[in-house]
Amino acid sequence: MANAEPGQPGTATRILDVAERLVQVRGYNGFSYADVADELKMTKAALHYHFASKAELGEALIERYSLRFFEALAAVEERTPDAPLRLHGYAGLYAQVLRDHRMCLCGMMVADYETLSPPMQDAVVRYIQDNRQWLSGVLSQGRDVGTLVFDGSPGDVASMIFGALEGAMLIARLQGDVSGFESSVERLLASLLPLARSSARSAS
Amino acid sequence: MANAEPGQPGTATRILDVAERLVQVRGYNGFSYADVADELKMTKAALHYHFASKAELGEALIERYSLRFFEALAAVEERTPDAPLRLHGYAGLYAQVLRDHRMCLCGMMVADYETLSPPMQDAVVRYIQDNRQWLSGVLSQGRDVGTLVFDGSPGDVASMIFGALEGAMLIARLQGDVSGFESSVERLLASLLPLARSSARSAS
DNA sequence: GTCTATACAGCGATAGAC
DNA sequence: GTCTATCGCTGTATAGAC
Repeated sequence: MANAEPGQPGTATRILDVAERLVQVRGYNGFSYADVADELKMTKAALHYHFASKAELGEALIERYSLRFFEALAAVEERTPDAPLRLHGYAGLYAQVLRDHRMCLCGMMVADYETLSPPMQDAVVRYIQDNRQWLSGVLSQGRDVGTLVFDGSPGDVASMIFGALEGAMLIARLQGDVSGFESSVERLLASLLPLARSSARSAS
Repeated sequence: MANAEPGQPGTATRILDVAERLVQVRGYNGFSYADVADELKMTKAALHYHFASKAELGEALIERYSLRFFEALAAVEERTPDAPLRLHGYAGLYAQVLRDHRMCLCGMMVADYETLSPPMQDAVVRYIQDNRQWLSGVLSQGRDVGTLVFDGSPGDVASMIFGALEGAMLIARLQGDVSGFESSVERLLASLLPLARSSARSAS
């Protein structure tokens, strides 16, 4: 609790780093304590000292991922008050994940949802709700000032965007490059711009 | 091979039925031969008689799912030559899956992609390509006759639609009802209609 | 075609020494 | 905080009787 991002990462952090990548690549049910231990040249027992159970490790993974993600989102908000640019920045965070050949951690967890512990399930649901809420806020704001145009409730559009983004990540990962993802996202966001229906070049 | 849909399903079919549902709900790494055997009141050994390995069972699952899906798609094509209605029918197939509280089988397999056998990976990739190709065809046709309007290549739009659909399924499954999925799909398809940018009520 | 029985590796998890 | 050692269980898979 006393260290946010120290010079040398502590053991718990290194465990989380490895486990996070494994979940993002192989899924929650596709990795084991042994995988993490081997990579860190530790024993499984040592891992259990830091995270008593796999479910606790899973909770910590979602918590940290969510925290970092919304910190990065706050930075996006600081960079620009423009709603379309904020959406672009939002998508950019996911593009960055994909560039690392990873799927969104919580997107993976959603796929494995039925096999997760109740606390993990709750954490995943919270992450999704928070995403929707953030998107809803940006959408409302953009519509209010006329930089975004859409029918229906901001919440519905937010759900659509979030789902489309997760799905685009899932699929784009198979092709090894992010261009497919970026193309889909650009198309999606362009449909929210005024003057849509023509050539859809927009944000930088 | 001699029976397509007989009166009493054979053992292999019953195994596939149970395993299919388990994959769609829990993921490929979230179920075991024991789960299937218990449900069918058989032994694991009996399962191995029909499907020598889990990977072979997995291949058979993807093959059958893909076959059935594109048969259903052919039926959609027979019902209407109208591109927007065909897209609506396409999405309806996935809505039906969701109504059963299941995720798309191949969507689940995509999440577990890195842990699949090479033949399973190939089968999943083929399913996605076939989806894209079908969508591309409908999109081209619709654009040619003016019932659909979009920028860029049909292939890019097809990828976007497919990804968005899979993502919407993944997320909608958590909420227990299909209304969120249908809302997202309707919004997505509406953006391809001429006259978009107004109230987006369309197909029945 | 299904069974019993079993092999054998891997899993998450614990005990106790250091 | 990490180790060795091990437990109990589940995983996929096989041998051989019926």
